[in-house]
Amino acid sequence: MGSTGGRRERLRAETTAEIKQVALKLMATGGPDAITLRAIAREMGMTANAIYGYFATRDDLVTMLINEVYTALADAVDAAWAEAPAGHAAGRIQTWARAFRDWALANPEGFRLIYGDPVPGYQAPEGGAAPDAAHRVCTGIAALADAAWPHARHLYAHGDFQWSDFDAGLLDKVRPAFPDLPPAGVALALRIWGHLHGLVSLEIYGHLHTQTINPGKLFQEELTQLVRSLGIDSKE
Amino acid sequence: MGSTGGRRERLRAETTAEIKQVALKLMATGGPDAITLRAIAREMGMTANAIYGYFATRDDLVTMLINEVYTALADAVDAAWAEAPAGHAAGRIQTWARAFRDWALANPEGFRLIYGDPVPGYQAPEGGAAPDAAHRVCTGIAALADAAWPHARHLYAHGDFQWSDFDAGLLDKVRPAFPDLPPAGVALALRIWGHLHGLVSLEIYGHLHTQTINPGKLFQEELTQLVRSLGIDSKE
DNA sequence: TGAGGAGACTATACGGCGTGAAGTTTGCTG
DNA sequence: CAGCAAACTTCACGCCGTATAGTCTCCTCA
Repeated sequence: MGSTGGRRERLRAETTAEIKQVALKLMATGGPDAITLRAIAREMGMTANAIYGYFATRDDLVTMLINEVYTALADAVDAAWAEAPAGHAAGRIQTWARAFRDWALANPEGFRLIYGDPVPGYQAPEGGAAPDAAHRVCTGIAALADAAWPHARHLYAHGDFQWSDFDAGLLDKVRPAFPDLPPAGVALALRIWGHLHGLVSLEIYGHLHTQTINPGKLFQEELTQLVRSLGIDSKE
Repeated sequence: MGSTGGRRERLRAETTAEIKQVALKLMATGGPDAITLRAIAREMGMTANAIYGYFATRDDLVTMLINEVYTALADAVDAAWAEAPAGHAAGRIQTWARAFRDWALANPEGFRLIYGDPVPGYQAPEGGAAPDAAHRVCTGIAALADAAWPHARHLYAHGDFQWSDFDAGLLDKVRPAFPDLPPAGVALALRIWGHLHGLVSLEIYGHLHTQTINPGKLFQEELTQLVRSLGIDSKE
């Protein structure tokens, strides 16, 4: 059996990485539709079929790309959250949300890959393509809700949400991280996610552009109202 | 020159309608990806090239389908709005929003067609494929905002939105219909659209499903909080 | 009435796609 | 050095959109 550091394995890992990198470059250039095995192979000086040695099918490759890109998004928003001063709940929340939108605007193709119909015939595997990264993003929003919960609880605690309403994999991450956040807080987090996703998604897909000249202003208003709706008074 | 009711024209109109109908059937069966000229032709006992007599290109056909489907959505939510009792602002708003989600759940492929990357290589014409239907939907949400504005104005009138922030085509519809709604009210309408679109979109694309067992409950909570955020007290 | 023309449709072809089967080269291992 | 497995190519199939050229049918008008 080959040792873990063998030349063969190293070359294989390098080629795998190159395939993914070329695929991401193609996506950035021509959108998710440009991710074709033949185009990747062309770019690498290979035959399309050679890629089957690394990925059983094109969908497997796309799934891996989704994981990669989704993780990059999660990293970006996590970093923004970590950098913002922990004292200011309102500022931290707005920083997180702005990082979310900024990442999407900077990587529209990646956003489409994660959240849209990614590639022509692509069919996501059961449970979604990247549940881990999705849970990471959701956990990030749960952090927003957790930070706001002391102010917001009297507004949202009324709901009749149960732990059983939510996905176990998500709760495995959220409950240990935020022991004081009740089910209603998780529901609040998911709603906030929906709000931000909706505005950004409409913008990325060009639907907002036919309504308003100024999506950024609309998003800023959203953030202002978000903080207010969380019961946080401070202007920032 | 052929008269307007000639046999030729009638046959032509019928064939055009059949193409669109078959395309919609294929979409309902196999998703937007299933809309291929060859599949349509196969279903109709024709050659794929025959369709070029009716649509210059596949994208033209898709654009027409988007218009058709988008109009169906607009009809559905308009009807829900018209049927709900005009007196109860809260009930009317919730009815509208529920109609929006119900239509999306009943026509997920249509929703994807309208709001997602529709079909493999499809490139929407400038200004979006169906600005009219989009404006109709937005006008519908503006009606929500207008109905709520007496309660909501003290919460949202502060913003510094101008008429010039919005698309002229949208304002052509909104301003005559709701003369009392200021720019801040239109911004509110777009934000509400974003909120609802986000939750429904996450649900349709399967991202919510990996977080919560019960998207309907989450949406109901959204509606409750929406009405509250509009300053409407009444439970319904 | 019969010729001309327009419109509807087919046949053929090209290049691109994902993918399966079979064959060939390369390099490690015993 | 023999053998083997991994990496890669070649060929093939059926799908796609679409361009070009040809055929058939029916309407119109002299």
